[in-house]
Amino acid sequence: MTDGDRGPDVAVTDAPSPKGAPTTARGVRTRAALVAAARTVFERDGFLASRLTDITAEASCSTGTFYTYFVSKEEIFLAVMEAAKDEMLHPGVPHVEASDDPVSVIEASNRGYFEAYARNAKLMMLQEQVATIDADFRQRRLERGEAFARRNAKAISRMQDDGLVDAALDPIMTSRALSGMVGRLAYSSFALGMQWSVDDLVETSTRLWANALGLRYRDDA
Amino acid sequence: MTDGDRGPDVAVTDAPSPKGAPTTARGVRTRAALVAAARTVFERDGFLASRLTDITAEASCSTGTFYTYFVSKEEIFLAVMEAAKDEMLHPGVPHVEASDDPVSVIEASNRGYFEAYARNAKLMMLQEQVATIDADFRQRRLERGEAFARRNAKAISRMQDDGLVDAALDPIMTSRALSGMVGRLAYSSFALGMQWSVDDLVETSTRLWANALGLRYRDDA
Amino acid sequence: MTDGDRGPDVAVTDAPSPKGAPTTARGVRTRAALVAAARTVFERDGFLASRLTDITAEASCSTGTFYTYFVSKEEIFLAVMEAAKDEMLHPGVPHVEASDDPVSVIEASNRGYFEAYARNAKLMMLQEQVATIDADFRQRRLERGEAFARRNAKAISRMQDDGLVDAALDPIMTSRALSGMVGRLAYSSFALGMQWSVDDLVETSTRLWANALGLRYRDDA
Amino acid sequence: MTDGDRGPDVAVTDAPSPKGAPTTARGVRTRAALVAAARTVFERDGFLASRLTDITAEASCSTGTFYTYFVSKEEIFLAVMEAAKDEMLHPGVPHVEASDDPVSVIEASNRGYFEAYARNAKLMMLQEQVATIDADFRQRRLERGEAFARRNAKAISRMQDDGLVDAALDPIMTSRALSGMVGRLAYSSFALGMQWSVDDLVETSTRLWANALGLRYRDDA
DNA sequence: TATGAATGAGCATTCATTCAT
DNA sequence: GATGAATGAATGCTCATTCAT
Repeated sequence: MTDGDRGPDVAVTDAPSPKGAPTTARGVRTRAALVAAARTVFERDGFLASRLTDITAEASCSTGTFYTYFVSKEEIFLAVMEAAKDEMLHPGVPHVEASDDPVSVIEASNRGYFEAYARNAKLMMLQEQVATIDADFRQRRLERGEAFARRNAKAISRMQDDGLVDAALDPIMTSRALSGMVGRLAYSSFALGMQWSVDDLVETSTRLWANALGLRYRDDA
Repeated sequence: MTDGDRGPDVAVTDAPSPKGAPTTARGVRTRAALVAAARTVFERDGFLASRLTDITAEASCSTGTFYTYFVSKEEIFLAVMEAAKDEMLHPGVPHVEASDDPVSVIEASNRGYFEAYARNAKLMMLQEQVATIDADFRQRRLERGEAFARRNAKAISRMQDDGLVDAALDPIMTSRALSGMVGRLAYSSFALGMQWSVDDLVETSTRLWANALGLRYRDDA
Repeated sequence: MTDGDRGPDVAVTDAPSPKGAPTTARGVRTRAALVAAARTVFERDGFLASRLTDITAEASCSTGTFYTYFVSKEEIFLAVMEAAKDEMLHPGVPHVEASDDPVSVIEASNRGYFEAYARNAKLMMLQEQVATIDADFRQRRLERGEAFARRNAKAISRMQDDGLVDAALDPIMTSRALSGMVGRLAYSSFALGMQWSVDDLVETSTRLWANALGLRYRDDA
Repeated sequence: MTDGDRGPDVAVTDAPSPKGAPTTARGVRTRAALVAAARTVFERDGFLASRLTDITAEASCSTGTFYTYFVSKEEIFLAVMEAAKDEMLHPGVPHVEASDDPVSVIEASNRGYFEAYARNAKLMMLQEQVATIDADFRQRRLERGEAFARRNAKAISRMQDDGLVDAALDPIMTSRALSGMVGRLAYSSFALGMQWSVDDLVETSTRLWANALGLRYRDDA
């Protein structure tokens, strides 16, 4: 399901390759070709069904070359994710911080998330698949989600102090729950094929989020 | 991730075995032993890592016998789920129906769900794994979730008509979102190892759910 | 060289196969075919150059069948040695025990050893090769040699007590040294291709052994 | 064990590199670095397990550079042995020549051998390993042993003529047998880990040698 | 029904060797 | 001379599936 427990907002590993980065320009090119090929193959066949030889064939290089840059399928998968990181963050997801209207911030955040998700739906499904298969990957994702959840929890806490948010809610669990809700919605929509528009997703999820926190929703009188 | 989008409440396949049920008493016993062994092995090693020979070994029968009752690993997995269905529904999750207090109903439902989840966490993780691997299983789960979501959506709709729930919410998407939220929470807690108590989970999720819908939360004056 | 440090006399492992022995008659036949094939292939190509597929081809079975009975090339090698054990002991190597004439006993023992060696020269060379490659095998051989050396040392000790043997010699080191001498001679002769007759080998080694211990050599007046 | 049949005394190949010696100073340095690295890696991992890339990595040079100086792993191994030749001979092993006391000469020779062996045990084991693997190397060693054995046999012959040594012994086989005995003892002690002191080894092997030949042992009245 | 031996396609992985820069 | 990326043949090993007994 989406990334870890994050829901809106994305952050991906930056673990360095165990096999040192290529020195020469040619090496850089080859490695990049492999990563690109891997993304293509993974998205087409899924992580499990993808064979290393499919990837090297797609990258037009020999089997051995794969092992010049990567140790395993898991590892090149991480590299694919790493390469997609910027792409997935691009939409500019503002963190929930001081601002005129908290609901607008949440809405913008959600919109950014859904749009990024739509653009990278295949990759997001892949993440889900790998997370259920690979405990390391799952752990890594969990930790990234942790960081994000804490940031969000802090924002919720602040709004509770300001009397804007239901004081009875546990900030961290609430953060997890609402992120999870949005993440799950995106997954259902783009990965499972539920046919919802981004606008509707944004509208409903933002309203639910705002209601849940006890924020006054923008358009309501 | 729970199954599909269900969140609270569980429903499992009832697809009949392609290999007709065993006729003799011995056959019934052998088949049952295989299903029990499969559950043990799947929970221990995960679906992917489990080999058919592990299952037959655990069931103390020969490799060939497996094929007397099942066509594939996928099929025996379905049988495991089928066998666990009752067990997982047991805690008595009342559907959201007419009653004095909607929030109490939601709370009871959530509690039932979290408790069932806790008891069957390994199996729930397995479901997640298989869903990301097997398109058929994913589809099946989606459909079951669909039915459940529609029932829930109907209840929400009714409450909107009665002026109890925020009328601006799309019932079906809301149903999905809130179920997803609870499902995700359970997954984080029992599968990923977040250390939350069932009471806290019930409390927070129920409050968020009630707030999100616009219901007045029980204890609040 | 030769086996462990034994020199005359042979004793081979009786470690049971980690993969349980076959249950059916067919299984027993197949396993035996594999062991026989392995001996043929090992003797023909050497341990290192032998590929598992060469062995299964020679045994007329599929690759997978190999793994029904053995875990690795090392393991089937042990089985080959085990199967050859009787064959190699056959010549009746009497232990050095009380008897009329110690020198005759030594001579008979040496003759038995050289004859067995000649019959199984290829296998003996294989043992050498594997011992330099595989630490486990080396250790195993060392331990078997240890037991044999102690037996021999005891006999030497007894003869020292009886005033038959040079009392200044350390029994255990002497046992090792003389066994090693004979083993090395056999290796040079049959494995390295030194062209010596068994009679000459027996004559010289026995005389050296007797002289070294300080025994009076039979034929000398 | 030990090298060929040599026992005491050591002599190593002086085959010239097929790839002509380096011309530039840098070349000389690189080649030397490779040989040193090879020794380190061979001693650490054994000949078989050592990969060319391990050696170049240890020598801090590129893979390609290896082929500037060597044709194969076998070839660099010979170079390592060549480089170690002096080191292994160093202890000054006097050949068995005219002298006051034959036993003293044998003793000095044995001591020199055991001490050299102890210093270069890893290399000696390597030699064993390679000899069982590489027929060329085995042959080369055999020939060197041959030369040494003949020298020794001549000395034995002379002593037989002088009535100092048992005339019934075949000089060449005796030479091989006794050298083999000492070589095997050294191997057991330093390569297999038998815990014997050099003094004890020298004492016992010299006494056995002297007895075997029929020489009167120094200390005996 | 039950058995368990036999099958073999399928895939990952290694590493000596080459060669363009 | 030195570099290190690229190569790809060679091989080990797994495991779902079949089938004779």
